[in-house]
Amino acid sequence: EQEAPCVPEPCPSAGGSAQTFEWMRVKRNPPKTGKSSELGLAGQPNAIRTNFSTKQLTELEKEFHFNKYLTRARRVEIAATLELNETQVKIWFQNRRMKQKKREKEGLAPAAAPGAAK
Amino acid sequence: VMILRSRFLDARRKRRNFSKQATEILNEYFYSHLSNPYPSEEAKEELAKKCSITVSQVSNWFGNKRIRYKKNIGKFQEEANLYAAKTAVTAAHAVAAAVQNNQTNSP
DNA sequence: CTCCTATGATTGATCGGCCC
DNA sequence: GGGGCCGATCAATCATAGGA
Repeated sequence: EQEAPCVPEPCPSAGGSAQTFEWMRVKRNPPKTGKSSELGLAGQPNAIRTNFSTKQLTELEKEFHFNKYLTRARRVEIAATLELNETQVKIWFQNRRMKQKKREKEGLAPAAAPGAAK
Repeated sequence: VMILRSRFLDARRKRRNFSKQATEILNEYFYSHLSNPYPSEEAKEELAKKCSITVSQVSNWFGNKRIRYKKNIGKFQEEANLYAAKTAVTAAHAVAAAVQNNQTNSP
């Protein structure tokens, strides 16, 4: 358990305290999910996290219960109905599947339930 | 706006802080791996066991810790030094033991 | 009891890999 | 050459716990 290629650039700092490692500089690109107002030109992406409405989430959840995976056609249909991008719908399903998997794994071995009976 | 907090009734509502020692263990790992604080799945399982929490909680903890740490490195300086010193002692012991071992065999 | 900060969890979206 | 999926992670936010 020992990596080696790390620290491509330790950074200055003479003091002797924490340096700035690469992971601290990681910056994620802003969401390309521009939508409602596709600005004029210069493609200024919205760069904001979309807040799904309760209605949208309800529909997505309902669809998920029906099918864990989407077909292209279904995706287009849902995206249109809920006024979302196909990408957003696709991503939602991916995240939903991961969530499901996580739940299954966790809810399947809480074994140690201190003070179970109370 | 009224498109409200549809998320109400989340599990977040019944959050419990981790025990003092669990946090201690997590911080020790974090600061002793500050150059790359990304525990492997196995490491997470081990930490989870030692802290009596789930692997997901360990993941959440590291995720939050990394983001918050880099967001304001200065704020964690003290904490960083504290744990750095602590692990330094452990490392020193390990080195001392290694030296002892090597003295009797030099390739 | 009232702020205000620390902290665990959730989640839309990104990143790198892999497969087809 | 691209699209979808997976696994991990990010980043912003939520809601609460805890301290002054």
